Amino acid sequence: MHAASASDLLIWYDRHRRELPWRAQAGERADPYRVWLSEIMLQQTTVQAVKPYFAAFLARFPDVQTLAAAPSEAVMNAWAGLGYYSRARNLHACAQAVVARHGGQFPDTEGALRDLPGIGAYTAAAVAAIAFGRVAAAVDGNVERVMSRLHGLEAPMPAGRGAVAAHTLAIVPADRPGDFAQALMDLGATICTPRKPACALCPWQAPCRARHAGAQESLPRKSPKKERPQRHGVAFVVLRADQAILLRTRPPKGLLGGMAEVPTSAWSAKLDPSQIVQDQPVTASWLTANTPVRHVFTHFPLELTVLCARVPALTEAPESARFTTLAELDNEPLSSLMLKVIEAGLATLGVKRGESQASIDAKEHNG
DNA sequence: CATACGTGGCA
DNA sequence: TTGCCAAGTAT
Repeated sequence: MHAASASDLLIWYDRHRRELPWRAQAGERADPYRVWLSEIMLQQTTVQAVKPYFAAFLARFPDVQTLAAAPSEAVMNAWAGLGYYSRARNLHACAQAVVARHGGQFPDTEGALRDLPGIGAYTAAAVAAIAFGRVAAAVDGNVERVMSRLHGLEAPMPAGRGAVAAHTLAIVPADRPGDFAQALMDLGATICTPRKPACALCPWQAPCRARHAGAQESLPRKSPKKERPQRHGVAFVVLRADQAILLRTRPPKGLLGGMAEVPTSAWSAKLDPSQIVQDQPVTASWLTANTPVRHVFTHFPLELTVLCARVPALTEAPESARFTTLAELDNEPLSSLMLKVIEAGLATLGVKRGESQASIDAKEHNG
């Protein structure tokens, strides 16, 4: 058994590397803006989910100056549906910092990158290596898994991350640090997978400690997860006669920070019926949607009872809320949760999104 | 060091 | 259906 070498991995990578929209062609230097944008989007997010967002985001904000100058609502709108919205807020702040502090050029060292908003240890190393050819250990979930198995590391994550970083940094090749980082991630994503790893195809099968012990599926060890208590709430879908629905904007920080939502009650362990009347944004005759909206956040599942009502054309929005027409809804930064709620509410009211009141009237007339 | 922070796909 | 998981960061 020989030691794992970067060259064995790079030979495999040169033959099997994935083609991804944010990746440079073999042998070419990647654009730092694209590398950075993709790395932020890929945090805790699958390649498949990122692809369409990356393309749309790049078309809308082609460079760091454009992004820095954009209004925050536009950035949140472009991020809507991707999740972890503090990433979008920090992305915007980071673009502005790159323009203000670095003349519109991303800094080319791990340390300077680490000082920017939304860039932590992993992303700083990844951008430094991939975009600037710096020797750095970009330790993400893939690398934790690959290196834990390769060296038979038993320390549970994330406590064992330091040891993983040390093992990784020790074999980063000075001539191809960016390719090495991407090779490690490709290996973790396609061969050294969480379940049923394809060890027979692995360039590091010979030196792999876990494989020799038959323990590849039990590494890396992970700390036990916390329980996620169910929460309940009520959401109010208010449709005005001019086809506008009542929205408000959540506070900038915290859950779904800066995103638009329909008014809701507080989300608590038990649903208190007396809160419903108290929390209603306008006085109205409420219709309850047939089925509640269920949504699972990282740290709790949520069940929202959807109450809907039609209100007259001259109804004014209450303090800190606004009416937005259905035609303009695409411009709002609506989370996936709120899209579900709005769809359920409109369906209960007999309205399909994109369908005008005139066409509904015509349908009723014909039916 | 532990916890908050989204979403969709898959077994 | 339920639980796990995916290129982490901020506090």
